[in-house]
Amino acid sequence: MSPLYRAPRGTVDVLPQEQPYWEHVYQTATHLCQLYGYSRIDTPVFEDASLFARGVGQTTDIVQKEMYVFQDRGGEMMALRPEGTANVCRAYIQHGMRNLPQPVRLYYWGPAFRYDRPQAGRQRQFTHFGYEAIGVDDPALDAEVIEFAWRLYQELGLTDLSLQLNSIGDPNCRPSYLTALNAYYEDKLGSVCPDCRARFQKNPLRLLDCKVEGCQPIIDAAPPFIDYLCEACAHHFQELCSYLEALAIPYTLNPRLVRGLDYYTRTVFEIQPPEEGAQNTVGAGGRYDGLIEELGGKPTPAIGLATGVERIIVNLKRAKVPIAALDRPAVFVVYQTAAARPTAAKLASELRRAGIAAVMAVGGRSLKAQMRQADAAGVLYTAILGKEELATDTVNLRRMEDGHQERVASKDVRRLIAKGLRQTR
RNA sequence: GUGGGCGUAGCGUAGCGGUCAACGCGCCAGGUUGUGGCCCUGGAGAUCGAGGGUUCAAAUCCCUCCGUCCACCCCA
Repeated sequence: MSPLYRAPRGTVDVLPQEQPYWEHVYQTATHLCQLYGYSRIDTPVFEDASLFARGVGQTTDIVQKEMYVFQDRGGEMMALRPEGTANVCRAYIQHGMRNLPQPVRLYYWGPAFRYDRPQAGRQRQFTHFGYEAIGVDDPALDAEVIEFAWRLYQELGLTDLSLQLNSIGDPNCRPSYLTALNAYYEDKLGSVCPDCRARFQKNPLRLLDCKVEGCQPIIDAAPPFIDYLCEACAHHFQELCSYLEALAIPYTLNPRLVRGLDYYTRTVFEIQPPEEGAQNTVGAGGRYDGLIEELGGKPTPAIGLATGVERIIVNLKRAKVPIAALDRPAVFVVYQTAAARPTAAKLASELRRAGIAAVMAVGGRSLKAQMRQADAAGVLYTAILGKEELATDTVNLRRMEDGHQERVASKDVRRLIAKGLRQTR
């Protein structure tokens, strides 16, 4: 089948039958934001392209080959946001939020875009839920952000994830670590995969998360960043760990964990599903103490998390987490003859006005066909308006579950349905 | 950007050289005169992803393109 148009490559339509999953994630996330004191912020889906080049990092794959960049009609270079943190930081600076009590806790929910080959759990337009706590470098805040993430997945029903944690230092100590890593790899380049040889040149930290089997022993023996942290970073990390222990968050120290975005400093973490797969991250975050200054603000520490809603949903399905169905209409109004249609419309309208979800049969079909529609709609009640009901100002109210029905006075319909609904719920 | 699998009605599939195509689900209409879910009957719906080639003959073989899925890369 090849229709004239289809959703662009790497994009999807979220159909009605998928919506319960989205609703579940959205409700859970926003409720927790409220509990943790985060306020919503919505930023544009496109921004000055250079915001991301500077924010995410000029050398990252995201900026170099995955960003949707375009020139607008005024000649400005714009980009669809590939993630949300840079936008939030820009907004923080632009609106002078450093004058608010710190930290400023913000969350966002919306689409992000990366031009990439689609595959399982990876789309060109995808949905990010994320939150940022800006203005404080206390490790207690790191712990709060991580606890929030852990709690989020627990409440969503993803109870078999793992939390990976690492520290990648700051501008103070990273150079010495890179020197050590370089020295370690220099004489091993012959026994390492070609990709790793490229990483050695381009982005040495990435050497640590190579998946090629032959590289594993070499990575295992590589020096861990933790051993090279400067005193301030080491202290920060130790404190964070003791907070997490106090909070009973089961984290795994992972010296291989590095992140693909340039702005991270110190704390980095990732939440991974149990199964080995290509997309083994549902959510990730970390501290980015240099970003706001990089974007033109005053030096401001911050930490945040972003999670992919589509990936959450993939995992909810894989784990067969039960999801509540969305509410269906309570009442379907059917009629025997065309003469009854105005009365049917009026009844449906009155029911809705009383807060009872009601739809009326349309399309001029036979009563039998209307009943079939009522059944397909999954309603609790069908209100039948036959000739006799019309003549006597009554309604034949049928309970679909067991077929029990009785003729009731029109004025009583609302009350009876409301009562029936209360008993069902 | 690289590699592999797959593309037949809305969905899931069969057919793999010879009546331009089958089945299940779904959809629509009936099964006597006012009624759902089960069952029965009938119907609509496919230029077999697109283009080209081989052949007397192609959904079935070959090529190209497109789409899709999976993996690499990267990341949420």
